[in-house]
Amino acid sequence: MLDINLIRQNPDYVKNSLAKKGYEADFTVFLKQDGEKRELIAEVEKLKAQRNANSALVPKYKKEGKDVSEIIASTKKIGEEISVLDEKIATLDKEITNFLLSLPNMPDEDLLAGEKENNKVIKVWGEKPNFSFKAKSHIEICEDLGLVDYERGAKLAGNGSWIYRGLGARLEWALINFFIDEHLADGYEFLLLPHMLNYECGLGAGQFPKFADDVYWIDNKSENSKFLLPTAETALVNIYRNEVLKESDLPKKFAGYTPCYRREAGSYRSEERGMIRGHQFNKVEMVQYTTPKDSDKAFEELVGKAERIVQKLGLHYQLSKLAAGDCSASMCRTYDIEIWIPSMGIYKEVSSASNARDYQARRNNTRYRNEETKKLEYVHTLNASGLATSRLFPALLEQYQNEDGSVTIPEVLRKYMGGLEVIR
RNA sequence: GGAAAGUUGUCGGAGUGGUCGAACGAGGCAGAUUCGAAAUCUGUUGAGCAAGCAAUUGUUCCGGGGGUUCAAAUCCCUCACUUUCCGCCA
Repeated sequence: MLDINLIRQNPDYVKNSLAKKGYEADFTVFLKQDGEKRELIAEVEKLKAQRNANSALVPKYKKEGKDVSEIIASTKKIGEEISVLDEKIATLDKEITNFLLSLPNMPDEDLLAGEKENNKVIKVWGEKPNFSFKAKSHIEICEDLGLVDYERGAKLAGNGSWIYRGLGARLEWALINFFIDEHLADGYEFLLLPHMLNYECGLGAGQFPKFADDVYWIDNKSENSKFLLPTAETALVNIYRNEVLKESDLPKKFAGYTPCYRREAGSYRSEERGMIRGHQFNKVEMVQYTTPKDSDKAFEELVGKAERIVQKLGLHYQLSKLAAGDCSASMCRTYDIEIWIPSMGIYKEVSSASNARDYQARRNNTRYRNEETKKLEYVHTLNASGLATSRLFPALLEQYQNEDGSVTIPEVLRKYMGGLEVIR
């Protein structure tokens, strides 16, 4: 949620900023409603003051033995006027709130406007492997080595589902363990979270109301139902909803492992075979809660951590700074780590690091007390995948494949696989 | 799944229609005392919204929503959650 005062004071600034995301904002109705609402509030509060004063007279008059029927009758009339105004205010307020909830976050000043095509590669690490043999795709490797059973996964749950088997399952589990150990070493608190969340979580994270159809609902979609989380971020940024944190407790650093459940309705493309885009994939997610002044630093830290993991795995990747329009609705800025998948000939996102600044905190009312000013302020929330396995796993198999069809296991993962060096 | 009891400020915990934004205690903050600290004493201490340059004023909030009433923390309805007991179960 954006700061309502900012829109009141400088609607054109906000409008231009959102335009960089390709979002066309029109504040004329909003500003009119907001002004109307404030006028009505002033009016109704006067009446309420009158009612309160009158009501206080009733017991006083009774004590004095005076007749109270007249004052009760006139106050009742005031009460009726109040209900009418209150109802108008509530209607306006609902429309205003819904409008505010529908607005995306404003991109940082330094972002380029536009979509994907304006993303900028700001770093390349490692090199594309140069195979002296005919390299296989990860799908072939998985099938040949029995790591992943796509057919039976589809049998169990349809397209976009698969079964990790044997060493494939162990490799997947090794990756997750490796990630978690990295985060523990950096002082992050490790969390295992509920996978079924209530509506407020989606609203607080900024996924709802707009993207409520992109998730799986347990019962029928309603405000009392629960949905399967599309990312651990949805849970992590809601932990302190409606709470006030101490400044001395910040930053808070979390790493949570969950599968991510996504409908991905209509987004499957034939080149995304295998596990590139599934309805369930594993991810370790990092989230930080910081003060506003520390959030830029935290962002750099998160990007650095995600990069380091890929580097330790020895995988070739590039780091992209996303254009405003490619950042998700909740975010001010996003850097993607994109990993080279030889068979596809493209780089695919394995981590997305973002700064939401106070956008999510405003939505879910997470504040901290500023020790200097003693005032309550919204925290900043940041998140970064650390990492998602579903693109890493294919990239790893393909980049580490050998001519004889075997796959070398990266050094850092071996201790999680009983010292195994090669899958064959 | 069945039954009961709860949900009050930073925390514990009173309050069953008006004098309650809320007793009392703890904690926090400021001051006194002290070389300093502890202990003790004194004072102070919630948030949102509206108006105002501000001081301030008004208003709302006692789990969420709705209702009754001149007036609701208090009465009624409803939803959510928590705890305990029983049943079932990994």
